[in-house]
Amino acid sequence: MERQSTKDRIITEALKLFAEKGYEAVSVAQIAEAVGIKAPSLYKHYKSKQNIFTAILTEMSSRYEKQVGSMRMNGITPGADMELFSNMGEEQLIDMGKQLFSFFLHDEYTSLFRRVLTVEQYRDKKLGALYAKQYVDEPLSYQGELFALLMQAGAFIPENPNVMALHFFAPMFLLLILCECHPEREPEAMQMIEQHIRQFSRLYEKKVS
Amino acid sequence: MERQSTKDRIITEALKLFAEKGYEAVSVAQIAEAVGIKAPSLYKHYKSKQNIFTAILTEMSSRYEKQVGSMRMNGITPGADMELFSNMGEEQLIDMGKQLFSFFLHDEYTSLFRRVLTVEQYRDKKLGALYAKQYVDEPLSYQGELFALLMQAGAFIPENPNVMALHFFAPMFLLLILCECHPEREPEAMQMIEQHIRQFSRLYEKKVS
DNA sequence: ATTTTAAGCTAACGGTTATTAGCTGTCAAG
DNA sequence: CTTGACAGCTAATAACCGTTAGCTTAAAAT
Repeated sequence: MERQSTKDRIITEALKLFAEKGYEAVSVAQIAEAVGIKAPSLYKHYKSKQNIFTAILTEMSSRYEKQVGSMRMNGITPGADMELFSNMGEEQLIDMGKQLFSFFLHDEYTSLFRRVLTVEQYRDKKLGALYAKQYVDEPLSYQGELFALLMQAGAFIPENPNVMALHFFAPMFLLLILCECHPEREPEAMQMIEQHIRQFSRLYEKKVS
Repeated sequence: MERQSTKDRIITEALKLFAEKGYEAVSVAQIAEAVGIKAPSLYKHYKSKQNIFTAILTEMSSRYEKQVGSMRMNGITPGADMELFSNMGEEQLIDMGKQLFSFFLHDEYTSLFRRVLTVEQYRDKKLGALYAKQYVDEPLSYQGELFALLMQAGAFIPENPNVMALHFFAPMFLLLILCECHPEREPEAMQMIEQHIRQFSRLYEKKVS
């Protein structure tokens, strides 16, 4: 009556280990020990070490797609709920930013998987492409669309919404990378994010004329 | 009459290999082959694999310090050359940004070493601290001081100069990380940087009243 | 001219790696 | 009650790892 099947626990523990040491530096014996079995028993569930890694990859990718899907669901559906956005104030933007940051930093699987991608991106072209897609291209294009709508609704001054997304997202990206490796600096980063969004908001707000 | 001594070639080739595969994934035999000698001969120059790595570390750190030193030299020395900054226009800012980006991306040692730090930062606290210092804290504080001076000189609207530095630097940081793994996207990134700085400049410029 | 030092080599070592073979117990299906 | 699949184990394998020992050769120092 375990919470998780052995097969699932293997990828959970392997993910943790890969995230902090990198694929090559983790032995199957270490994974097995973390799971609580002996190394050869792993091969009853996965036929190789590489196979464990690809299992992690597909699992995490499907989680990501699912999450993005649910975001798009109550996200941008142009025409509906427009007024919900148009009165998005500074405080709401700060809340959104902080929550996004906190989620990316503390959600166990998201965080671990990003570390794996960070560490392995140069060894495998597929991983590099995945990193770019998940942590650069898709956030930027999503937020770009969002800001375009808000701009159209008159909430911000007319500027390039994609550059605006870059201005909004990049500082959070940088602070995320910082905190990933230096968790003790999270409060400082959180404060920086608040200041960032406040200033961002002032810069892009429509002046009363 | 070789350009580089064997001892130097070892760290050059080792750096390249570490940058693309990570420390653990590279064997001393691979390093030796890249240099053109046999594995045991490496030990005439360095007493262990770890020793090669630390040699890379100290070499690259000293290069970095030297470079920062020369930047500070003709950089911020408050009181001197103030008028040189105060008439820094948009085009100059774009040029500076592009050159900085291009240097970080194409300078062989800088680029390779950042990849090594990216990949190894989680395994070694020292490397993590070095990464944070070199690629986050110091650029931000340097540019923060710079913008503070420019602001004081009346070139920009009064805002928090450190947040301003974050707004200027973070987008370039993000695009750098992107291009590091996807060199084919450099033109796109370069164009994005130009748009970024132009918009940044518009946002922070002092309006004529 | 002789000695010493440096830098390469081959051979070999002990340790670790991922993986396989084959055995044992458990538990559900027939 | 038997059978068979499953999931664990120990033992063993071949390959590779970083590293050492010891030899050779060439250049530098004495």
